[in-house]
Amino acid sequence: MKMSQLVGRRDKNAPKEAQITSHQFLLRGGYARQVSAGLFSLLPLGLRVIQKIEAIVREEMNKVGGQEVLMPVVLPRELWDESGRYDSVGSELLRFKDRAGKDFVLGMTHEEAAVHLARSEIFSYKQLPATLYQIQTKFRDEPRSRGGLVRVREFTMKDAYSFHEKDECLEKTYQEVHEAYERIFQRAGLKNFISVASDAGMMGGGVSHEFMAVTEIGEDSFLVCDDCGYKANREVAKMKYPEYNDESAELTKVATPDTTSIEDVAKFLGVSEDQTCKAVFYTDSEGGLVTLLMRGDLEVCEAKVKAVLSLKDLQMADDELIKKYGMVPGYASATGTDPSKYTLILDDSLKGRKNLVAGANEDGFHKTGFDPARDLNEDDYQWADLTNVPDGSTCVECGSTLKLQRGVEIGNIFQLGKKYSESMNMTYLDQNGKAQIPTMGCYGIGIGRMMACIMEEHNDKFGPIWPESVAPYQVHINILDPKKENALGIGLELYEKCLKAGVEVLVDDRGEKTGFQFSDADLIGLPHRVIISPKNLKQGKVEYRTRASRDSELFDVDQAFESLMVKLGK
RNA sequence: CGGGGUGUAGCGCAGCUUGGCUAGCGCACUAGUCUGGGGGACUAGGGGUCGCAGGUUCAAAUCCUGUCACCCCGACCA
Repeated sequence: MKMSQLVGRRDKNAPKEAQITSHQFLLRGGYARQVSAGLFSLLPLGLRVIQKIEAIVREEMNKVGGQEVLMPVVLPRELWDESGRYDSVGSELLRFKDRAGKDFVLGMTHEEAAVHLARSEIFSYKQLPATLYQIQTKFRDEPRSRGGLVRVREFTMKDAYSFHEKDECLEKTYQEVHEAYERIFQRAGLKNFISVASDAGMMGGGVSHEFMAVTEIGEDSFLVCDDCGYKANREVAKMKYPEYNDESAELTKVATPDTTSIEDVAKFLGVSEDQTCKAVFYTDSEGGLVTLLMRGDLEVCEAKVKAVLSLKDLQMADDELIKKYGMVPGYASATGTDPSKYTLILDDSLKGRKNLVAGANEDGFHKTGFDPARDLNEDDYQWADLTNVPDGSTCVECGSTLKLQRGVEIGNIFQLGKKYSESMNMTYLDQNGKAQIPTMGCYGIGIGRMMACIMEEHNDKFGPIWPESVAPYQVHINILDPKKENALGIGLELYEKCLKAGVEVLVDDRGEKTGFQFSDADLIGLPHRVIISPKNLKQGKVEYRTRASRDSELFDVDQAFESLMVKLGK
């Protein structure tokens, strides 16, 4: 490709809405343009990177037996009614009508479509297991897109669906895909990624893992134990609680004026925050009160609470509701109330604690000596894990220290089970001629997110440094001062030779000033660069550089192509 | 959806407080000359409904009201 013809402008400054590195270089380098919130057009350079990533994904999915298909983006409501998700999924599912008034959705994931396809093609155990995948546009009406390609509404995803007779077979495929994912991310140049145990969320089903690109800009949090390898998304992570050996004490009312926060109470009474018990209030689906008690220094993990309560949406209870059950916001606790009238759940962090500071349900007063097991009737409450695991907590597996890290979810895998095959009535005949419901797995990779994460991991202050496996082109030829010493002719000749040899090459034939060309080349970030300049041509040389190291060496002009091929490993 | 912020040329910005001549600067873009190893110089140009709508006023980029878009934090999120 000739730079003089390449569509996509490079820019010295990033628009101010671009805050993170990958977003800035995406715009500055002419890879993508935003059309609206969460909607991007890809320019030629950006599309080439995406296609490189897709090619790697295809190869690896094919290797584990995947068969590529293509399902529609627009799906009829009926399919989503069959699975029940038309109603159960929230407003991130875009629903609309066609001219006849028929209901449709934009596919945000394709379990329904995959089962629809599979149930019309697979009738026998002899056809199982089977894995179908596609690389297709998804649309999710995210309430808030952000970070360039990190979180968008319309995006390209590789999604795969596997069908099995037995759970063991599903587990085997699951493991194979897990390994394929590791190869995919490695081949695409990502170094810093891990898979963590995760919450299945709206997908339903059992075992699932998320692949996280570990990066500061990540919006997901997870905990990692360097010693034993424990890794879990913050939404499912567990910790080992410290032994407190509290000394039992009588429940005693103390005056604690103007101390509605845990921090204030702890300070006022001269105890640490983990010696307090905090109450948090939500409403259940019928509008009833849910009271959660937990150690004062911990924070609620709403994902865990939702899982415990089997609720899709959580709403904080308002003060009126809390007061209705005899509790006083700011000084609330379960003591002195009737928990049989509302839902009371105690966080595991309170197990074995005998001497805590809790609210007295009276303005300006707390109680010391709170012992949940002693002071509450055990029929009135249940225990559960409700809180976020803080950085530095103790690993449940090995007792070592957990580290809290941030990451971007670039892939995930689920053992779905029969949730979709059953609800959508997919059956096959087993060896005994008996109808059976297959068990399923599903496996996703965010292609655009991968591109953003690769950029986040591979860049310097001048631009991205593409790994060879995903670079839009392999070679960048700069022609400095093209009119002298036949620089233009020699540069274009090298360019033509590369084209003939099937090497992906970009040549800067614009005659721009050196610095201008180099800055553009850095923003395009191709791994190999050849610089044709009159200065070196006079000595019969051309210069070769890599984008990453900036080390340079000289090639003889008449051996330039051959020397370059050596560098390319061809 | 809650909190905060920003809308003036493709991008970055000034002007707005205190209304007033033709709306300005840098980069980018066009033509030309010079220049030629890290965004070079000079000359001459093109490009704007000042986000949109309404209002106040002799006069609005500037003041008022409304509205839309985008960004950031949170909520939410296979």
